[in-house]
Amino acid sequence: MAYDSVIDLKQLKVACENCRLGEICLPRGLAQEEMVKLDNIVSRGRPLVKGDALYRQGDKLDSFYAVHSGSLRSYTVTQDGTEQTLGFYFPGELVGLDGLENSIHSCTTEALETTSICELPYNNLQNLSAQLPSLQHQIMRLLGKELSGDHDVLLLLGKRSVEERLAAFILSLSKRFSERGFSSTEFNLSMSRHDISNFLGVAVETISRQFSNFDKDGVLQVKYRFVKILDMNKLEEIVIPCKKSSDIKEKQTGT
Amino acid sequence: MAYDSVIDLKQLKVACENCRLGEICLPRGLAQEEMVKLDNIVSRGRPLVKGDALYRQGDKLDSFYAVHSGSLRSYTVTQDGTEQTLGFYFPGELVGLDGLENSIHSCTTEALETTSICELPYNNLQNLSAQLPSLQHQIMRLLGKELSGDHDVLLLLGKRSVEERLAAFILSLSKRFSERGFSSTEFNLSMSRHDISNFLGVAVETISRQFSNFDKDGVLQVKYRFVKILDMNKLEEIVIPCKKSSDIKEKQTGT
DNA sequence: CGCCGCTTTGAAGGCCTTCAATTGATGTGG
DNA sequence: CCACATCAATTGAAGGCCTTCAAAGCGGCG
Repeated sequence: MAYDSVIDLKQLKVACENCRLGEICLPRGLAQEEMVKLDNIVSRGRPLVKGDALYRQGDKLDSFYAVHSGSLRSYTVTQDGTEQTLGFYFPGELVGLDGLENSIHSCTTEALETTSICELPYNNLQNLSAQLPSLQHQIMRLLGKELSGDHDVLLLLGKRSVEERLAAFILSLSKRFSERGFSSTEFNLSMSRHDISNFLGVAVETISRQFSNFDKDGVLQVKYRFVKILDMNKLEEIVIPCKKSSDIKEKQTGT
Repeated sequence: MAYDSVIDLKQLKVACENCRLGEICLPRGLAQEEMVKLDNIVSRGRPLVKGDALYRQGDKLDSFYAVHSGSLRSYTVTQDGTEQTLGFYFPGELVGLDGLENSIHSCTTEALETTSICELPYNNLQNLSAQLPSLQHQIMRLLGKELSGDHDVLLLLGKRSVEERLAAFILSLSKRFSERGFSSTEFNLSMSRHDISNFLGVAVETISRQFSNFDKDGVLQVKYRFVKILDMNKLEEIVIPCKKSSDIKEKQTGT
């Protein structure tokens, strides 16, 4: 799972240029010399183990974090103890952008499995990005990605059926695994049914039932955390109506 | 409604320092000389009238926009023609941050009433913010505000009742009007029931019914677009369970 | 002034939730 | 290495909240 050799020392210097995530992570599009400057402010601590919090709701915002390997879930807890899962994070994705408004994290982010993190101290990153326009652009791009991801979820939570929500969720995972060089059709879920149901705004039992329906309909095989997509087309058909009309790509055979 | 004299010329230079919105808008915390530099890149066009689009889904991202007066609604349209309202914008708020990922707007933003807009060309703003750390900080803060606003909506859409959703919505409006110097208890809604229901992920009829319930319970009076809050405490009690546990402020009398 | 669209209200139905119980996985100690 | 305890996931049944369909009331605008 780890992308390069295992690291569990205190705090280690990291070389972005040696990381195969470069192209989907922050350094994308940076020149060699710019990447060296970025490396100077990036460090990596001991990996988090399952359940460890990267930061907690109410913590001061000190750093952004890039996922190196593993995965995380971020969520907020409300006054009545209800959790709302806000998102899941995979290698190459930037975490900790919440709480930029008042420098206080508004959610907790926890490792779903053993997870390795690159830390980017916020102040250093700000200073550096003032010098490197392309870095500033990358930060804005990743902030935009976060925003647009939230909008996609709003779209789902607005008025979509459980079938559509779960199909969209599975396809999102599939796409992200694929972008990282893993299989787009077979993968293990690092999150529980509870996490999925909570994220998608439905009951756990409803998710379980929908998985069974997909299984029964031959769309996918699912056994606990293992998912195997059997009919990708059908899955994509299900989510078509939920897609933004501006996302029309190829596949337009008719008018 | 307009904050200073009426302006409907082609494209006019704007002086942020003369705008009473300064404190809630982008220039907050900027020194006099910095504000002058910001003024150089800000311009204001003819006001939008109700229904006019500031930009459309699929448009290239050229500028950020600050609301000067009036209000807007942003929404995406899906493949099956469904709309999802993503948010409402009031004076001092920054609009157009969507589509930062790929420089293409992922939603449409329309004026709900006659609305005056300050335009901030994206490239100029980027260049200027590289020179002015406090401006960069403001931009990040407003991006964070947008993100955190989306998270609040996710919280509502996740598992909250109609009563909680509508109460939270009304309180959000009340707070924003109050911050802008208007009454926190009496105001006119610039958006339709359809817009509200769509934003909150329920049917129009359900919103209408909930308004009637609030009216019947003496929480507020509502007549078409006019709302008068009668029992602010009750409204706040309703939303307490939906609030983030980290948002505990005063009002804690017990343990 | 009259039409059209927004809002309200009523009634029936559906999708999802909740409650309950079983089955299957995970992990620890004997 | 297996037994048992614990937790996660599945499945069934009943009920509820919200949706959908339908129609009437009310305002705004030409």
